[in-house]
Amino acid sequence: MKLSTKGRYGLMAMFQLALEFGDEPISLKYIAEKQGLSENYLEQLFSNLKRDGLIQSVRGAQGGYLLTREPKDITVGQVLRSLEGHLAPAECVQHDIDCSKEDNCATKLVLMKIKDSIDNVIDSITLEDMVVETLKNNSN
Amino acid sequence: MKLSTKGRYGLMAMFQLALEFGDEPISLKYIAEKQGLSENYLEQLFSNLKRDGLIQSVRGAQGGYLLTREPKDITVGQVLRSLEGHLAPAECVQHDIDCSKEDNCATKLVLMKIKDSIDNVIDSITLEDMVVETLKNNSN
DNA sequence: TTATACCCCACTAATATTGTCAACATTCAA
DNA sequence: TTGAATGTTGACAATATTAGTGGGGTATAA
Repeated sequence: MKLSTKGRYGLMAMFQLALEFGDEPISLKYIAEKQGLSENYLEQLFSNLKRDGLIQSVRGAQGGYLLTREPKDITVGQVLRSLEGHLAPAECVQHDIDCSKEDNCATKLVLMKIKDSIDNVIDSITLEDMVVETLKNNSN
Repeated sequence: MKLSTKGRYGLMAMFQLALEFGDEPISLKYIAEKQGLSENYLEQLFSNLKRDGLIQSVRGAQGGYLLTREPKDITVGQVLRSLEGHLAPAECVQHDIDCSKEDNCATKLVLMKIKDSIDNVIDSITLEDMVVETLKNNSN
């Protein structure tokens, strides 16, 4: 029941983009160094994020990545789903595939409740929330 | 972010034990057939559940497994944790290990909220709840 | 023109998952 | 007493996933 590093690293990187949100594109190299992650690995993650319209890229020297909208308009859920796919605890919950038990499967009901609960949390937190929280902690 | 089959199969098996809760031990073979699972694999899971005091075994002919207490006193959380370990979405949340960022890690705060939310759900559902829900659905 | 950066795809080592299998111990019932 | 039913334990293996690495491109600013 772990989040893979895709989700975790990707979220850390997106947080960094939110922290330095502005007009200047930010390079992968910078993010990788700042967060202590592999640049090559981040590339793959950013490819997903771009495909899903959460970031845009600027090629060439002085290029990099930018959020496509303000941090307050990007949720943690959007980021994690882009990187991990749906955060369902099992296939049958994700695609509504029948586990040959259909509605009678008591376990499925439990798993759906878990999924709903996770969705609820990640869809209610934005990148801006993360930034605000961090700034608040640092000022202590 | 998937639950492994350990958690899923184990919960299905525990549900079966709850459904037929009584004085008679229930054999693995029966449970495996009833739920369509591998008997040998279930053995490993039951070893965990027994270690954590959720079930007891009766050896020999006519033997099998029994819940150690009533279904209403066993939560889904107890079952899943016995099989999967803590359901934290990342190591740093689970053991409070520092990710070298300590308190400043905005991502960790998010992950902790996810964990709390999951814990909240699974600790609030008992095996009895699962049974009741199932009987209700079947009577429709 | 050159350095910087994104882009894309192939590949791999390590790890976790999902079991299988075999030998053994205990108990019940005939 | 014996055999069948059942739990116990530990080793093993196939497969999938994770977590990267590496290299050869292309675009662009300076």
